[in-house]
Amino acid sequence: MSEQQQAPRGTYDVLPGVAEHRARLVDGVAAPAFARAGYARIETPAFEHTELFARGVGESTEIVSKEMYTFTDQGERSLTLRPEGTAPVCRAYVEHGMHKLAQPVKLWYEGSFFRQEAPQAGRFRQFFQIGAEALGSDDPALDAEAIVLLARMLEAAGATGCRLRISSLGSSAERAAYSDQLKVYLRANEAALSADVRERIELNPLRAFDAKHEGTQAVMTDAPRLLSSISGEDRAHFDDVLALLTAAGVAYEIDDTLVRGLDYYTRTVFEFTSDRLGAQSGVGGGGRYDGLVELLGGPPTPGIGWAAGVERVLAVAEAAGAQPAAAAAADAYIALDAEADREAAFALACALRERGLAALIELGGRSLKGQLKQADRAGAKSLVILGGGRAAYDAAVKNMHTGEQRELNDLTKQDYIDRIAAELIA
RNA sequence: GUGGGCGUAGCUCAGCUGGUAGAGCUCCGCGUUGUGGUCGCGGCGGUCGCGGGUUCGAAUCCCGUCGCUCACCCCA
Repeated sequence: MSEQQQAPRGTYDVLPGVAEHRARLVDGVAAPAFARAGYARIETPAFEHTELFARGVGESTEIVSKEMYTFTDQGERSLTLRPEGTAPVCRAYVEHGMHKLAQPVKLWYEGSFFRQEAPQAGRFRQFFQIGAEALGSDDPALDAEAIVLLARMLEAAGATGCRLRISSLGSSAERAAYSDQLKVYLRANEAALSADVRERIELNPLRAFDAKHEGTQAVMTDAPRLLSSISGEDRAHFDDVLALLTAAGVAYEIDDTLVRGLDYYTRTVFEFTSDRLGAQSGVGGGGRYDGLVELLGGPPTPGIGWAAGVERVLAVAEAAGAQPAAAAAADAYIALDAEADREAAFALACALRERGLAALIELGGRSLKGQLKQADRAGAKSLVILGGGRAAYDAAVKNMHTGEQRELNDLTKQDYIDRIAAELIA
Protein backbone atom coordinates (compact mmCIF):
# COMPACT_ATOMS: atom_id res chain seq x y z
CA MET A 1 0.00 0.00 0.00
CA SER A 2 2.70 2.45 0.93
CA GLU A 3 4.32 1.91 -2.46
CA GLN A 4 1.05 2.51 -4.26
CA GLN A 5 0.50 5.81 -5.97
CA GLN A 6 -2.23 7.90 -4.44
CA ALA A 7 -3.71 11.31 -5.00
CA PRO A 8 -1.64 14.07 -3.34
CA ARG A 9 -2.64 15.17 0.14
CA GLY A 10 -5.71 17.37 0.07
CA THR A 11 -6.76 16.32 -3.42
CA TYR A 12 -9.31 13.73 -4.44
CA ASP A 13 -10.76 11.91 -7.40
CA VAL A 14 -14.27 12.73 -8.50
CA LEU A 15 -15.62 9.30 -9.27
CA PRO A 16 -18.57 8.41 -11.51
CA GLY A 17 -21.78 9.16 -9.70
CA VAL A 18 -20.34 12.08 -7.80
CA ALA A 19 -19.18 13.61 -11.06
CA GLU A 20 -22.80 13.85 -12.21
CA HIS A 21 -23.76 15.61 -8.99
CA ARG A 22 -21.13 18.22 -9.52
CA ALA A 23 -22.02 18.70 -13.15
CA ARG A 24 -25.64 19.23 -12.17
CA LEU A 25 -24.65 21.92 -9.68
CA VAL A 26 -22.53 23.82 -12.17
CA ASP A 27 -24.39 23.28 -15.44
CA GLY A 28 -27.88 22.65 -14.15
CA VAL A 29 -28.19 25.10 -11.29
CA ALA A 30 -25.48 27.77 -11.45
CA ALA A 31 -25.19 28.38 -15.19
CA PRO A 32 -28.91 28.99 -15.82
CA ALA A 33 -29.25 31.15 -12.69
CA PHE A 34 -26.35 33.34 -13.76
CA ALA A 35 -27.70 33.59 -17.28
CA ARG A 36 -31.08 34.78 -16.00
CA ALA A 37 -29.34 37.46 -13.93
CA GLY A 38 -27.21 38.71 -16.81
CA TYR A 39 -23.91 37.24 -15.69
CA ALA A 40 -21.55 36.06 -18.45
CA ARG A 41 -19.13 33.21 -17.97
CA ILE A 42 -15.40 33.85 -17.82
CA GLU A 43 -12.44 31.54 -17.47
CA THR A 44 -9.03 32.65 -16.29
CA PRO A 45 -5.77 30.67 -16.09
CA ALA A 46 -5.11 28.17 -13.31
CA PHE A 47 -1.94 30.09 -12.47
CA GLU A 48 -1.01 33.74 -12.49
CA HIS A 49 2.00 35.89 -11.74
CA THR A 50 2.64 35.65 -8.02
CA GLU A 51 2.60 39.42 -7.85
CA LEU A 52 -1.12 39.51 -8.69
CA PHE A 53 -2.07 37.68 -5.52
CA ALA A 54 0.57 39.31 -3.36
CA ARG A 55 -0.88 42.70 -4.23
CA GLY A 56 -4.49 41.85 -4.87
CA VAL A 57 -5.19 39.51 -2.00
CA GLY A 58 -2.84 41.17 0.45
CA GLU A 59 0.46 40.31 2.10
CA SER A 60 -1.11 40.23 5.54
CA THR A 61 -3.48 37.43 4.63
CA GLU A 62 -2.94 33.84 5.61
CA ILE A 63 -3.43 32.86 1.98
CA VAL A 64 -0.53 34.90 0.66
CA SER A 65 1.79 34.52 3.62
CA LYS A 66 1.77 30.75 3.78
CA GLU A 67 -0.76 28.95 1.65
CA MET A 68 0.22 29.64 -1.95
CA TYR A 69 1.60 27.04 -4.33
CA THR A 70 4.32 29.16 -5.88
CA PHE A 71 6.91 27.99 -8.37
CA THR A 72 9.46 29.42 -10.75
CA ASP A 73 9.15 28.53 -14.41
CA GLN A 74 11.94 28.10 -16.94
CA GLY A 75 11.91 31.81 -17.66
CA GLU A 76 12.61 32.57 -13.99
CA ARG A 77 9.11 33.99 -13.56
CA SER A 78 7.43 33.49 -10.22
CA LEU A 79 4.02 31.95 -10.78
CA THR A 80 1.33 30.82 -8.36
CA LEU A 81 -1.53 28.38 -8.63
CA ARG A 82 -4.57 30.61 -8.10
CA PRO A 83 -5.73 30.55 -4.46
CA GLU A 84 -8.86 32.59 -5.23
CA GLY A 85 -10.75 34.00 -8.16
CA THR A 86 -11.44 37.67 -7.60
CA ALA A 87 -7.96 39.05 -8.30
CA PRO A 88 -7.64 37.11 -11.58
CA VAL A 89 -11.04 38.31 -12.79
CA CYS A 90 -10.17 41.90 -11.94
CA ARG A 91 -6.87 41.46 -13.77
CA ALA A 92 -8.76 40.23 -16.84
CA TYR A 93 -11.19 43.14 -16.54
CA VAL A 94 -8.32 45.60 -16.69
CA GLU A 95 -6.26 43.70 -19.26
CA HIS A 96 -9.13 43.52 -21.73
CA GLY A 97 -10.35 47.06 -21.20
CA MET A 98 -13.73 45.97 -19.93
CA HIS A 99 -14.11 49.32 -18.17
CA LYS A 100 -15.01 50.65 -21.62
CA LEU A 101 -17.99 48.36 -21.87
CA ALA A 102 -21.40 49.27 -20.52
CA GLN A 103 -21.16 49.04 -16.73
CA PRO A 104 -21.57 47.06 -14.62
CA VAL A 105 -19.80 44.08 -16.14
CA LYS A 106 -21.16 40.93 -14.50
CA LEU A 107 -19.06 37.78 -14.69
CA TRP A 108 -19.15 34.30 -13.21
CA TYR A 109 -16.76 31.41 -13.19
CA GLU A 110 -16.25 27.89 -11.96
CA GLY A 111 -12.99 26.09 -11.49
CA SER A 112 -10.37 24.72 -9.16
CA PHE A 113 -8.30 26.72 -6.72
CA PHE A 114 -5.28 25.79 -4.68
CA ARG A 115 -4.19 26.48 -1.14
CA GLN A 116 -1.52 24.67 0.81
CA GLU A 117 -3.39 24.09 4.07
CA ALA A 118 -3.80 21.10 6.32
CA PRO A 119 -6.82 19.35 4.88
CA GLN A 120 -9.81 18.45 7.03
CA ALA A 121 -13.55 18.06 6.62
CA GLY A 122 -14.64 20.46 3.90
CA ARG A 123 -11.16 21.79 3.30
CA PHE A 124 -8.94 20.68 0.46
CA ARG A 125 -5.73 21.76 -1.22
CA GLN A 126 -7.36 21.69 -4.60
CA PHE A 127 -10.96 22.73 -4.30
CA PHE A 128 -13.66 24.01 -6.61
CA GLN A 129 -15.50 27.26 -6.43
CA ILE A 130 -18.36 28.87 -8.24
CA GLY A 131 -17.88 32.60 -8.18
CA ALA A 132 -19.50 35.85 -9.27
CA GLU A 133 -17.92 39.26 -9.79
CA ALA A 134 -19.80 42.42 -10.76
CA LEU A 135 -17.62 45.38 -11.63
CA GLY A 136 -18.20 49.00 -12.47
CA SER A 137 -21.02 50.05 -10.18
CA ASP A 138 -21.41 50.72 -6.50
CA ASP A 139 -25.18 50.59 -6.62
CA PRO A 140 -26.46 48.77 -3.52
CA ALA A 141 -28.77 46.87 -5.84
CA LEU A 142 -25.74 45.18 -7.33
CA ASP A 143 -24.76 43.95 -3.88
CA ALA A 144 -28.26 42.73 -3.18
CA GLU A 145 -28.60 41.11 -6.58
CA ALA A 146 -25.41 39.14 -6.09
CA ILE A 147 -26.42 38.01 -2.61
CA VAL A 148 -29.91 36.98 -3.70
CA LEU A 149 -28.37 35.06 -6.57
CA LEU A 150 -26.25 33.01 -4.18
CA ALA A 151 -29.11 32.50 -1.74
CA ARG A 152 -31.40 31.16 -4.45
CA MET A 153 -28.65 29.06 -5.96
CA LEU A 154 -27.99 27.32 -2.65
CA GLU A 155 -31.66 26.49 -2.29
CA ALA A 156 -31.89 25.22 -5.86
CA ALA A 157 -28.90 23.01 -5.21
CA GLY A 158 -30.66 21.50 -2.22
CA ALA A 159 -28.31 23.17 0.24
CA THR A 160 -31.17 24.38 2.38
CA GLY A 161 -31.08 25.91 5.83
CA CYS A 162 -28.06 28.15 5.32
CA ARG A 163 -27.76 31.31 7.42
CA LEU A 164 -26.81 34.58 5.82
CA ARG A 165 -24.71 36.87 7.97
CA ILE A 166 -23.99 40.34 6.71
CA SER A 167 -22.11 43.43 7.78
CA SER A 168 -20.26 46.43 6.43
CA LEU A 169 -16.58 47.25 6.76
CA GLY A 170 -17.07 50.83 5.62
CA SER A 171 -14.53 52.62 3.49
CA SER A 172 -10.88 51.68 3.67
CA ALA A 173 -10.16 54.89 5.59
CA GLU A 174 -12.76 54.06 8.20
CA ARG A 175 -11.49 50.55 8.38
CA ALA A 176 -7.91 51.73 8.96
CA ALA A 177 -8.96 54.08 11.73
CA TYR A 178 -11.00 51.37 13.36
CA SER A 179 -8.13 48.92 13.05
CA ASP A 180 -5.90 51.22 15.10
CA GLN A 181 -8.60 51.53 17.73
CA LEU A 182 -8.98 47.77 17.91
CA LYS A 183 -5.22 47.25 18.23
CA VAL A 184 -5.18 49.47 21.29
CA TYR A 185 -8.03 47.50 22.80
CA LEU A 186 -6.39 44.16 22.07
CA ARG A 187 -3.06 45.20 23.52
CA ALA A 188 -4.82 46.32 26.67
CA ASN A 189 -6.28 42.82 26.99
CA GLU A 190 -3.32 40.91 25.62
CA ALA A 191 -3.00 38.53 28.55
CA ALA A 192 -6.38 36.91 27.90
CA LEU A 193 -5.82 36.37 24.20
CA SER A 194 -4.67 33.18 22.54
CA ALA A 195 -1.10 33.09 21.28
CA ASP A 196 -2.25 33.08 17.66
CA VAL A 197 -4.34 36.18 18.06
CA ARG A 198 -1.65 37.98 20.05
CA GLU A 199 0.85 37.44 17.28
CA ARG A 200 -1.50 38.93 14.75
CA ILE A 201 -2.50 42.08 16.58
CA GLU A 202 -0.38 44.24 14.30
CA LEU A 203 -0.87 42.29 11.10
CA ASN A 204 -4.59 41.71 11.16
CA PRO A 205 -6.41 42.57 14.37
CA LEU A 206 -9.88 41.98 12.86
CA ARG A 207 -9.14 38.28 12.78
CA ALA A 208 -9.56 38.17 16.55
CA PHE A 209 -13.33 38.15 16.05
CA ASP A 210 -13.05 34.74 14.39
CA ALA A 211 -11.12 33.00 17.15
CA LYS A 212 -12.68 30.00 18.86
CA HIS A 213 -10.38 30.45 21.86
CA GLU A 214 -12.52 31.07 24.96
CA GLY A 215 -10.45 33.82 26.52
CA THR A 216 -10.25 35.62 23.21
CA GLN A 217 -13.97 35.37 22.68
CA ALA A 218 -14.59 36.85 26.10
CA VAL A 219 -12.37 39.78 25.26
CA MET A 220 -14.03 40.28 21.90
CA THR A 221 -17.49 40.48 23.42
CA ASP A 222 -16.70 43.96 24.64
CA ALA A 223 -14.42 45.00 21.81
CA PRO A 224 -15.31 48.09 19.78
CA ARG A 225 -17.27 47.26 16.64
CA LEU A 226 -16.55 48.59 13.20
CA LEU A 227 -20.17 48.60 12.12
CA SER A 228 -21.19 51.05 14.81
CA SER A 229 -18.57 53.57 13.65
CA ILE A 230 -19.76 53.56 10.06
CA SER A 231 -21.74 56.59 8.98
CA GLY A 232 -22.71 58.77 6.07
CA GLU A 233 -22.68 57.28 2.60
CA ASP A 234 -21.36 53.91 3.73
CA ARG A 235 -24.11 53.55 6.31
CA ALA A 236 -26.75 54.57 3.77
CA HIS A 237 -25.31 52.07 1.30
CA PHE A 238 -25.50 49.29 3.85
CA ASP A 239 -29.06 50.17 4.86
CA ASP A 240 -30.04 50.17 1.22
CA VAL A 241 -28.59 46.71 0.67
CA LEU A 242 -30.53 45.42 3.67
CA ALA A 243 -33.77 46.97 2.45
CA LEU A 244 -33.34 45.37 -0.97
CA LEU A 245 -32.67 41.96 0.56
CA THR A 246 -35.84 42.30 2.58
CA ALA A 247 -37.74 43.29 -0.54
CA ALA A 248 -36.47 40.15 -2.27
CA GLY A 249 -37.51 38.02 0.68
CA VAL A 250 -34.01 36.94 1.66
CA ALA A 251 -33.52 36.58 5.41
CA TYR A 252 -30.29 37.85 6.92
CA GLU A 253 -28.64 38.43 10.27
CA ILE A 254 -26.58 41.55 10.83
CA ASP A 255 -23.36 40.38 12.41
CA ASP A 256 -20.92 43.09 13.39
CA THR A 257 -18.26 40.50 14.20
CA LEU A 258 -18.19 39.25 10.64
CA VAL A 259 -14.68 39.43 9.30
CA ARG A 260 -13.56 38.32 5.88
CA GLY A 261 -10.06 37.01 5.44
CA LEU A 262 -9.02 38.94 2.39
CA ASP A 263 -7.61 42.45 2.55
CA TYR A 264 -9.51 43.88 -0.38
CA TYR A 265 -12.99 43.95 1.14
CA THR A 266 -14.73 47.25 1.77
CA ARG A 267 -18.31 48.09 2.66
CA THR A 268 -20.63 45.09 2.26
CA VAL A 269 -19.38 41.72 3.44
CA PHE A 270 -21.46 38.59 3.85
CA GLU A 271 -21.23 34.90 4.39
CA PHE A 272 -23.54 31.91 4.12
CA THR A 273 -22.92 29.25 6.73
CA SER A 274 -24.46 25.90 7.50
CA ASP A 275 -24.50 24.00 10.77
CA ARG A 276 -24.70 20.78 8.80
CA LEU A 277 -20.97 20.98 8.10
CA GLY A 278 -17.99 20.37 10.37
CA ALA A 279 -15.65 23.09 11.51
CA GLN A 280 -15.57 24.57 8.02
CA SER A 281 -19.07 25.94 8.17
CA GLY A 282 -18.68 28.57 5.47
CA VAL A 283 -20.55 27.59 2.33
CA GLY A 284 -19.99 30.77 0.39
CA GLY A 285 -19.22 34.37 1.00
CA GLY A 286 -17.91 37.58 -0.42
CA GLY A 287 -18.23 41.29 -0.39
CA ARG A 288 -17.48 44.59 -2.02
CA TYR A 289 -13.93 45.48 -3.11
CA ASP A 290 -14.12 49.02 -4.40
CA GLY A 291 -10.37 49.64 -4.49
CA LEU A 292 -9.12 46.41 -5.98
CA VAL A 293 -9.26 47.18 -9.70
CA GLU A 294 -7.38 50.40 -9.18
CA LEU A 295 -4.83 48.61 -7.03
CA LEU A 296 -4.22 46.27 -9.94
CA GLY A 297 -3.51 49.13 -12.32
CA GLY A 298 -6.98 49.83 -13.65
CA PRO A 299 -9.17 52.90 -13.38
CA PRO A 300 -11.01 53.48 -10.09
CA THR A 301 -13.71 50.83 -10.29
CA PRO A 302 -16.06 49.54 -7.65
CA GLY A 303 -16.90 45.86 -7.54
CA ILE A 304 -18.62 43.14 -5.57
CA GLY A 305 -18.34 39.40 -5.70
CA TRP A 306 -18.61 36.11 -3.92
CA ALA A 307 -17.39 32.56 -4.10
CA ALA A 308 -19.08 29.37 -3.02
CA GLY A 309 -17.28 26.11 -2.34
CA VAL A 310 -18.57 23.34 -4.59
CA GLU A 311 -17.57 20.60 -2.13
CA ARG A 312 -19.30 22.40 0.70
CA VAL A 313 -22.49 23.15 -1.20
CA LEU A 314 -22.73 19.50 -2.16
CA ALA A 315 -21.98 18.42 1.41
CA VAL A 316 -24.78 20.59 2.76
CA ALA A 317 -27.15 19.34 0.08
CA GLU A 318 -26.32 15.74 0.93
CA ALA A 319 -26.71 16.34 4.66
CA ALA A 320 -30.04 18.04 3.91
CA GLY A 321 -31.21 14.87 2.22
CA ALA A 322 -30.82 15.66 -1.46
CA GLN A 323 -30.98 12.30 -3.18
CA PRO A 324 -28.60 11.16 -5.89
CA ALA A 325 -30.01 10.74 -9.37
CA ALA A 326 -30.53 7.29 -10.79
CA ALA A 327 -27.92 6.06 -13.22
CA ALA A 328 -28.70 6.72 -16.85
CA ALA A 329 -30.47 3.77 -18.43
CA ALA A 330 -29.36 2.24 -21.71
CA ASP A 331 -31.86 1.75 -24.53
CA ALA A 332 -30.30 -1.46 -25.77
CA TYR A 333 -27.67 -3.96 -24.78
CA ILE A 334 -26.13 -6.06 -27.51
CA ALA A 335 -25.29 -9.58 -26.36
CA LEU A 336 -23.20 -11.86 -28.49
CA ASP A 337 -21.40 -15.17 -28.21
CA ALA A 338 -18.32 -16.58 -29.88
CA GLU A 339 -20.17 -17.57 -33.05
CA ALA A 340 -21.81 -14.18 -33.54
CA ASP A 341 -20.51 -11.84 -36.23
CA ARG A 342 -18.45 -9.44 -34.12
CA GLU A 343 -18.18 -6.84 -36.83
CA ALA A 344 -21.91 -6.84 -37.45
CA ALA A 345 -22.56 -6.46 -33.73
CA PHE A 346 -20.05 -3.64 -33.40
CA ALA A 347 -21.43 -1.84 -36.46
CA LEU A 348 -24.91 -2.21 -35.00
CA ALA A 349 -23.91 -0.60 -31.70
CA CYS A 350 -22.26 2.32 -33.50
CA ALA A 351 -25.23 2.80 -35.84
CA LEU A 352 -27.74 2.76 -32.98
CA ARG A 353 -25.75 5.42 -31.17
CA GLU A 354 -25.72 7.58 -34.28
CA ARG A 355 -29.49 7.33 -34.25
CA GLY A 356 -29.55 8.72 -30.75
CA LEU A 357 -30.04 5.50 -28.86
CA ALA A 358 -27.93 4.61 -25.83
CA ALA A 359 -26.51 1.31 -27.01
CA LEU A 360 -24.07 -0.87 -25.10
CA ILE A 361 -22.26 -3.91 -26.40
CA GLU A 362 -20.79 -6.80 -24.49
CA LEU A 363 -17.10 -6.15 -23.90
CA GLY A 364 -16.26 -8.44 -21.03
CA GLY A 365 -16.44 -11.86 -22.63
CA ARG A 366 -19.21 -12.94 -20.28
CA SER A 367 -21.47 -15.91 -20.57
CA LEU A 368 -24.93 -15.13 -21.95
CA LYS A 369 -26.28 -15.35 -18.44
CA GLY A 370 -23.62 -12.89 -17.37
CA GLN A 371 -24.51 -10.61 -20.25
CA LEU A 372 -28.15 -10.60 -19.15
CA LYS A 373 -27.00 -9.59 -15.69
CA GLN A 374 -24.86 -6.85 -17.10
CA ALA A 375 -27.72 -5.60 -19.27
CA ASP A 376 -29.89 -5.54 -16.19
CA ARG A 377 -27.29 -3.60 -14.20
CA ALA A 378 -27.04 -1.09 -17.04
CA GLY A 379 -30.80 -0.65 -16.85
CA ALA A 380 -31.15 -1.63 -20.51
CA LYS A 381 -34.70 -1.45 -21.83
CA SER A 382 -33.99 -4.02 -24.52
CA LEU A 383 -31.54 -6.79 -25.23
CA VAL A 384 -30.36 -7.67 -28.73
CA ILE A 385 -28.97 -11.19 -29.02
CA LEU A 386 -26.71 -12.18 -31.88
CA GLY A 387 -25.19 -15.60 -32.59
CA GLY A 388 -26.36 -18.69 -30.82
CA GLY A 389 -26.96 -20.63 -33.99
CA ARG A 390 -28.83 -17.85 -35.80
CA ALA A 391 -28.05 -16.90 -39.37
CA ALA A 392 -25.41 -14.21 -39.82
CA TYR A 393 -27.54 -11.07 -39.40
CA ASP A 394 -30.51 -12.54 -37.58
CA ALA A 395 -31.17 -11.42 -34.05
CA ALA A 396 -33.54 -11.73 -31.13
CA VAL A 397 -34.85 -8.62 -29.41
CA LYS A 398 -35.95 -9.07 -25.83
CA ASN A 399 -37.87 -6.53 -23.79
CA MET A 400 -36.12 -6.50 -20.43
CA HIS A 401 -39.15 -5.26 -18.57
CA THR A 402 -41.76 -7.69 -19.86
CA GLY A 403 -39.39 -10.52 -20.69
CA GLU A 404 -41.02 -10.80 -24.08
CA GLN A 405 -38.67 -11.87 -26.87
CA ARG A 406 -39.05 -11.65 -30.65
CA GLU A 407 -36.97 -13.36 -33.28
CA LEU A 408 -36.03 -11.34 -36.36
CA ASN A 409 -35.25 -13.65 -39.25
CA ASP A 410 -33.95 -13.29 -42.80
CA LEU A 411 -32.02 -10.15 -41.93
CA THR A 412 -29.35 -9.10 -44.39
CA LYS A 413 -26.22 -7.03 -44.13
CA GLN A 414 -28.15 -4.23 -45.87
CA ASP A 415 -31.22 -4.10 -43.66
CA TYR A 416 -30.40 -5.65 -40.28
CA ILE A 417 -29.55 -2.35 -38.59
CA ASP A 418 -32.75 -0.67 -39.80
CA ARG A 419 -34.92 -3.60 -38.83
CA ILE A 420 -33.38 -4.06 -35.40
CA ALA A 421 -33.60 -0.32 -34.76
CA ALA A 422 -37.25 -0.35 -35.81
CA GLU A 423 -37.93 -3.21 -33.42
CA LEU A 424 -36.20 -1.35 -30.58
CA ILE A 425 -38.17 1.83 -31.15
CA ALA A 426 -41.48 0.00 -31.49
C1' G B 1 2.95 23.47 12.30
C1' U B 2 0.30 21.24 17.02
C1' G B 3 -3.11 17.61 19.25
C1' G B 4 -6.88 13.26 19.12
C1' G B 5 -8.58 8.88 16.26
C1' C B 6 -7.46 5.26 12.61
C1' G B 7 -4.50 2.12 9.09
C1' U B 8 -6.61 -6.20 7.83
C1' A B 9 -9.45 -8.35 0.49
C1' G B 10 -12.10 -3.36 -4.75
C1' C B 11 -15.86 -1.53 -0.54
C1' U B 12 -17.70 -1.92 4.85
C1' C B 13 -15.54 -4.37 8.72
C1' A B 14 -14.46 -8.90 12.45
C1' G B 15 -10.10 -11.12 14.38
C1' C B 16 -10.68 -11.88 22.69
C1' U B 17 -5.56 -12.29 27.28
C1' G B 18 0.28 -13.54 20.71
C1' G B 19 -0.12 -19.79 17.48
C1' U B 20 1.57 -17.51 10.52
C1' A B 21 -6.10 -14.51 8.22
C1' G B 22 -12.21 -14.31 8.14
C1' A B 23 -17.39 -12.27 7.05
C1' G B 24 -20.82 -9.36 4.28
C1' C B 25 -21.16 -6.61 -0.28
C1' U B 26 -19.07 -6.39 -5.29
C1' C B 27 -17.08 -9.19 -9.42
C1' C B 28 -16.74 -14.08 -12.41
C1' G B 29 -18.77 -19.05 -13.07
C1' C B 30 -22.34 -22.96 -12.18
C1' G B 31 -27.33 -24.62 -10.82
C1' U B 32 -30.90 -23.60 -16.45
C1' U B 33 -26.46 -27.80 -23.31
C1' G B 34 -26.80 -19.79 -24.41
C1' U B 35 -31.87 -15.77 -21.37
C1' G B 36 -31.47 -11.08 -16.14
C1' G B 37 -33.29 -8.85 -11.57
C1' U B 38 -34.70 -13.80 -6.04
C1' C B 39 -32.22 -18.08 -4.09
C1' G B 40 -28.26 -21.87 -3.56
C1' C B 41 -23.18 -23.49 -4.54
C1' G B 42 -18.26 -22.43 -6.03
C1' G B 43 -14.27 -19.18 -7.49
C1' C B 44 -11.02 -14.65 -8.05
C1' G B 45 -9.00 -11.44 -4.52
C1' G B 46 -4.78 -9.78 1.23
C1' U B 47 3.82 -9.62 1.82
C1' C B 48 -2.73 -7.68 7.89
C1' G B 49 0.58 0.62 5.62
C1' C B 50 6.08 0.20 5.99
C1' G B 51 10.71 -0.79 8.94
C1' G B 52 12.86 -2.68 13.25
C1' G B 53 12.47 -5.15 18.15
C1' U B 54 10.60 -8.93 21.89
C1' U B 55 9.25 -14.25 21.18
C1' C B 56 9.92 -21.04 19.44
C1' G B 57 5.99 -18.16 16.97
C1' A B 58 3.15 -11.28 16.04
C1' A B 59 -2.37 -8.82 12.26
C1' U B 60 -2.31 -9.25 17.64
C1' C B 61 2.97 -6.62 22.34
C1' C B 62 7.07 -2.47 22.05
C1' C B 63 9.71 1.46 19.21
C1' G B 64 10.08 4.21 14.86
C1' U B 65 8.14 5.84 10.31
C1' C B 66 4.61 6.94 6.45
C1' G B 67 -0.38 7.70 5.23
C1' C B 68 -5.53 8.86 6.15
C1' U B 69 -8.91 11.45 9.18
C1' C B 70 -10.94 15.03 12.77
C1' A B 71 -9.80 19.47 15.48
C1' C B 72 -6.83 24.07 16.42
C1' C B 73 -5.42 27.85 12.80
C1' C B 74 -7.55 29.67 8.37
C1' C B 75 -11.25 29.75 4.90
C1' A B 76 -14.85 28.16 -0.09
